[in-house]
Amino acid sequence: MQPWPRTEEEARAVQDLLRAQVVAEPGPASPATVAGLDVAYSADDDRLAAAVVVLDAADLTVRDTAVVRGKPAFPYVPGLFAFREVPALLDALGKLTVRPEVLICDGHGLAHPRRFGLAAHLGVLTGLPSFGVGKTRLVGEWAPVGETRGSRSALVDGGEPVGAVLRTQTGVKPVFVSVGHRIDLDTACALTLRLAPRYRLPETTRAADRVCRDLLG
DNA sequence: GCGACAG
DNA sequence: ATCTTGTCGC
Repeated sequence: MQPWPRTEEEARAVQDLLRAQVVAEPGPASPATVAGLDVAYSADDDRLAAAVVVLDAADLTVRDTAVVRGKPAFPYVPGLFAFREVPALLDALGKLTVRPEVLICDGHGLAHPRRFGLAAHLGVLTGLPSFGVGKTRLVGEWAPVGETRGSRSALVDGGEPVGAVLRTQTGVKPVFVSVGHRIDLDTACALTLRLAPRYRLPETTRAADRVCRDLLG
């Protein structure tokens, strides 16, 4: 992605162009490796650190870690969030020696105004299966989610299902799971639950968050 | 015009 | 995202 958009209009045009490349398919139900991606920012919002941590999906042990420092590539604008972190995340992905089979992003995939959030964006650019696990909603409505771990409710926007509101821990606020590229929602939710045996967020996200956070502080 | 608004 | 103390609970 050489000509990085410089205006919101250009960014939206890029999304409208790339979203046509999203592939909907079953996806790996039992991947051997899964990657968590996250970015941390300095207080002044001038610098950032992006991290990718690859875990063994069987025992959640760390197989590889890559982290890079850089600057935000775009201002934060809801709906255009990916343009801010994608360059740094691609740099980090390029430093990996272990190829992850699935990318798990901190944000949304198709649960986006134009159905092309960060997870979908990274999936298309890398060609890897990807999905997003967000902490808060960007778009959509949903019916109350059951209180027990594993309960889920359809996330619907504009009359169409765009993701799931999934309870990863009983009695804890649910997360927002949405498909990005080359994977289906049920598989994404199953993987998310498998990766979150104890905490609200999947270990992939927690591991990446911790790594980029201390490379900054 | 008034909210909502991934990280 | 980040700025920030204490506090309630297991």
